[in-house]
Amino acid sequence: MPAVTKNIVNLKQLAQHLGLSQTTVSRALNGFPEVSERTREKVREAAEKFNYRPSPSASSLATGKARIIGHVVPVSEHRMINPHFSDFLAGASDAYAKAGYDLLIRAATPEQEVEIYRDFVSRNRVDGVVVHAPMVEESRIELLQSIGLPFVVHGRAGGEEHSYSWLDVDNRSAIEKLTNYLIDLGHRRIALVNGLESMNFAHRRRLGYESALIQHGIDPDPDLITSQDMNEPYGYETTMEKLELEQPPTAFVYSSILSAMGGMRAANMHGLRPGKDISLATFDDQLSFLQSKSSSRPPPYMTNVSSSIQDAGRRVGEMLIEQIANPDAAPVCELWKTNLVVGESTGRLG
Amino acid sequence: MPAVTKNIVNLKQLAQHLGLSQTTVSRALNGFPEVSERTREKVREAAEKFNYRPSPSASSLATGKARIIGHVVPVSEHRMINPHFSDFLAGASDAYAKAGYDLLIRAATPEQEVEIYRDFVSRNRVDGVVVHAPMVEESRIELLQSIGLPFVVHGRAGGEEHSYSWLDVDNRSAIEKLTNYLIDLGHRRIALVNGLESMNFAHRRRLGYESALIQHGIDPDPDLITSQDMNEPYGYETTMEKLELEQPPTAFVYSSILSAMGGMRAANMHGLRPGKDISLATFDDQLSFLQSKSSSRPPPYMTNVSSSIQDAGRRVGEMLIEQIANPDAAPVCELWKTNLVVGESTGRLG
DNA sequence: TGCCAATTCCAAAGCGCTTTGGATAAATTT
DNA sequence: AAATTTATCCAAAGCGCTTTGGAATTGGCA
Repeated sequence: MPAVTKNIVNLKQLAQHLGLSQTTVSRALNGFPEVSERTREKVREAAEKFNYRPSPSASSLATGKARIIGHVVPVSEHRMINPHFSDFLAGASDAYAKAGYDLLIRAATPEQEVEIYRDFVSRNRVDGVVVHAPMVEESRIELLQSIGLPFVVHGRAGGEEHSYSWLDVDNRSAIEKLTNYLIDLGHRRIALVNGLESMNFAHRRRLGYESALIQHGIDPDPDLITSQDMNEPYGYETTMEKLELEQPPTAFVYSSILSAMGGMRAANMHGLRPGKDISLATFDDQLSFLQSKSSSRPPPYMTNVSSSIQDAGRRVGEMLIEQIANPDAAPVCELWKTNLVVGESTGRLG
Repeated sequence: MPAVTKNIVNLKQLAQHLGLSQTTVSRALNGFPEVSERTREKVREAAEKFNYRPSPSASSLATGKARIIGHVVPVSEHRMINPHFSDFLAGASDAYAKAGYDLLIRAATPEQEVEIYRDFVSRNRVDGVVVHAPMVEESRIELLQSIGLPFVVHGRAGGEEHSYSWLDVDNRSAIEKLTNYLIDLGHRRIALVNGLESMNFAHRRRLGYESALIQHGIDPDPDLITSQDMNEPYGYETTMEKLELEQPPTAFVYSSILSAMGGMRAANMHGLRPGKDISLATFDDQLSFLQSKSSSRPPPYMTNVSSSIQDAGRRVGEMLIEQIANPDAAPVCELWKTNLVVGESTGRLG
């Protein structure tokens, strides 16, 4: 049985109708210079009229370009499809749509990931990929470089930082600022509720935290540091636990607004008023579901350093598309700074 | 310039190497019966050895199947890429991956949506689509039926319910249960913090709410009902506002855990203890970032009716794949029930 | 008017796969 | 042993597009 084509009209038919060759029609539509404006206009009109659309698989086969960007996301225990991811996607997909690209997601276990990249590239299913959540020990970057699949990293790995494109938040200085601020308020026992420190961003955040403490002559207390998937219950449980220590911390730094919300809940549970009896501060990705759309926006209720992960997604998408268009350009690296925003959840130790 | 193929080996080369025709090799790999087991095994080995992978665009062109499922998501003011969506995707992409399908997302304004479906189908970029967030006045279903693109609706539209496949939660009875429970606790002034009622699910939830009230001889008070995008600040602001009414509600029903969290924050702000001074209950999609992974899971702190949106995504994905494999089968419709779980956030009016 | 270059167009050859319609060799039956 | 199946395999024709390498037409200039 021949393939069933659902489309109304293909290039051949359109060309036939116009009394032109397929070549000319194709060139007219793709903006090549060797076709006169008059015929180009005619072709455009006919294409419009017959609702002609080129077949992606056919043009992909002919050009070797898929006009698709791939995202491979782990489906392991440490799920990556979470609110951070969806906000990132919202930004990225917007950039893709503007450039005429589609976004493709494939779920995979970490072991499958290498295989998938090979699969992507060997038959050009996608023109490029976004590397999410780089680890401290990261192997994907080398792999992608060696197989020649364009990519942009959201975050950074260690090592050769200028051999590939990435966009990262200055995690270290962000958390350092937050910690310094708490120290300035008189706090000495400050807990860090961090993300998984096998991840590069969390590792850097810890360095920032420790650096602030050490600068002020405070010894980091391992009992006050935890490292896990960033979700609400983690923030709740950890905060509850730490508050029951013999010498409980007087301030908490959270690596994510999600766990910070859990921390809030724990503080309420203990009858502690944030900003008075206890101080809570967090890194904030400006997740959209927490953003007020009304103009009469309430003041930020939590002290934070923030950076829009949605904007990051958009920019990463743009960078990747530029790179695909211009493969020989030098890598682009962007390090985004954050600002400290003082809210109502922190106060002087007293 | 001819297309640059990055793959190591194509079908022709593989066949040449094996001393077989492309036909035989293709059939061997695709499990056709007219090839002997011995040669099939040989072909498999060689394919493995040379790391052969069929080109998706080529096979898509030849078969008319893309092995891709499309999701078109609005990028309007009322963004659809939110935590609910990402959890749904997590489930769906898992189902797709298991069946060898990829997931494609295209961001679009509502006006573009029709155009995109036509685009999808006319050149089979995708084999089917998931319809998200059906409205009360829904036009996509008829469109998709008329152009013959397989689809499954997450939710339902009104009208002909058995002419297409869908999976929905019994929104009406869910909210009815919740409201009834609050009434049984003695509450009479119960606020509904609903989603956008132009959406079908929110419309149904409102019906459930009103039905419970009316059954108990309570007149729904329009002042106690709001309808907006479900996010945290909405829950906060609405709850704050309602609490300042002359006759404030004694209980709140939220359409989403996100706004319920905002409600919690507002209650705390007012110094009201949930479960004592005020009752809060919510519909809960079991968003993964709120789920505790530890076994020592705390009791649910909010009274709720719940249904896993991730499971829904998985099931919708499965249904769609089945439908694509078997286009002439009857539509599949699933209505998922919810259970009332009593938590600590509700109490007898006292 | 004749010649050369620029303009405008086209036929045909892929891209890598699937599938049709046989052909050939092996096994079975008469 | 000849005739008929049956099991294997193959050449070639698409799928719908892009792109190469010319060919035909037009315009400018001497």
